[in-house]
Amino acid sequence: MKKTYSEENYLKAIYHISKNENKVSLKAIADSLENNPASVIDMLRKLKEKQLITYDKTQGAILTASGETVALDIIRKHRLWEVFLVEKLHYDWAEVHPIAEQLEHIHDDQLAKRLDDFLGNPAFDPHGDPIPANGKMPVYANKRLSELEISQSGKVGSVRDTSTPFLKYLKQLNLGLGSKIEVLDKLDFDQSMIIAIDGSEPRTVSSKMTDNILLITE
Amino acid sequence: MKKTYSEENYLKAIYHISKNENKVSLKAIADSLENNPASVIDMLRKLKEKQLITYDKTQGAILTASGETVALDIIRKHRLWEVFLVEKLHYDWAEVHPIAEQLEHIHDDQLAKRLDDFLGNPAFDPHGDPIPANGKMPVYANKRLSELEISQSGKVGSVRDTSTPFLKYLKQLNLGLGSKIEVLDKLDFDQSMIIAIDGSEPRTVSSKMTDNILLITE
DNA sequence: CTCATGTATTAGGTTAGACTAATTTTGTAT
DNA sequence: ATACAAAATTAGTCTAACCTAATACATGAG
Repeated sequence: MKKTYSEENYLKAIYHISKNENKVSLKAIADSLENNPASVIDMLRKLKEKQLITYDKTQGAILTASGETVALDIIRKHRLWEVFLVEKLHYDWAEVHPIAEQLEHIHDDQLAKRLDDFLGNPAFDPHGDPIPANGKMPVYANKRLSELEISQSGKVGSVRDTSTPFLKYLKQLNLGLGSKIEVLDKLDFDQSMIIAIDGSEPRTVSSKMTDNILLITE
Repeated sequence: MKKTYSEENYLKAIYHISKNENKVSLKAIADSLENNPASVIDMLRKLKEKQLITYDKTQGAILTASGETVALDIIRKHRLWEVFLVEKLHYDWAEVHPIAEQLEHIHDDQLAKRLDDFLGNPAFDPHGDPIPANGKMPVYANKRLSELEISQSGKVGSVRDTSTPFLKYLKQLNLGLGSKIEVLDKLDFDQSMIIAIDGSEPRTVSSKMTDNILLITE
């Protein structure tokens, strides 16, 4: 079934929001697309009818399997085109986003594959974000905890410091590979953070600690 | 001023029609875009208001200077993308048109230039059509007279047979470089043509003659 | 518990770009 | 000159995707 430019953008937005928040609210979508909530609800109804998402006000929007397939396809094309623009056309990585926003909507059965091959099957786009393939977003421990903003979250993918004291400290925090960390607050003066580990009560951790935790955020 | 996808397609269609017919009628545009004449007239009004064309029913649609600039820009991008798709992504030349129809509408100030450089500043697209540059369509003697259909026309750009008898024959016909030839009729059984040279009275010419005249049709 | 505030929803309107179904104009053949 | 067909035009409709303004609901602070 053919998707419109606009439908594709909604699906993409829902995908991205769902990676940073546990609920994809109407308002979050409206903010992200800079559309009016009244417009958003219309589109959500339409996407629901097409079985690309489920939606109700308490659960928020959730991509169905086919909705996620579409979203990942668009994100894949976006990131491949960004690689093209930077590697082949020598754009600065900061300029390419708005162009890729247009290019990602070009429809052709073979295009993504051919572009991917031409570019040498890159794993990351110029911003370091992984490029989806085979309908899945590759999972990497790609972000230091210290890079997260307040209210963002991720799963522990690896640690950079493997010294015994550090690992003991982590154990004491009840933190291991796969633990979910949510950033509740950041203290500006020393970059320490207040975090929740697997939803438990808040803990304060130093910047030395947050620099050494690598998270899976996609 | 920003142009919509649809406006750009109308301007492109008007440009192409104007190269093959002496009047760009409403009906011709409607046929070319496979739109309803009622839709076309609305758009022509809009393009007229934006001063991209002039239009009245007797003259038909005529691109203004700025309208032609837009049309040539779109055609340039279309043809550059076709080169990219064939040369870099190894598409067959027959498959690329519908993809280029989408790519031609990507807006970015630097994109055409960068793509052009990346492709090595090609002069022709994979179909042999010239790629506009500097706001102008390059002029080449690119079509044999024998390839024209009835009612099409072109200007003589060069001749393939430069033997004295042939050139004498041309002189006798009052035909030289720059002469305008219009095809009035084609005879199926021996491919001979009835043509008007610079609007004078019809002459019948053989396929041997029409195969050796190269015309400028763009 | 209640009320203020934020979030969700409804109702109705706008614009671009298409459509169908008349109607008018134009050009052409007899 | 007439009459017919083709082309142009008008009037009114439709859909997608947006909007504003008003209303309903939910939730957390006092």
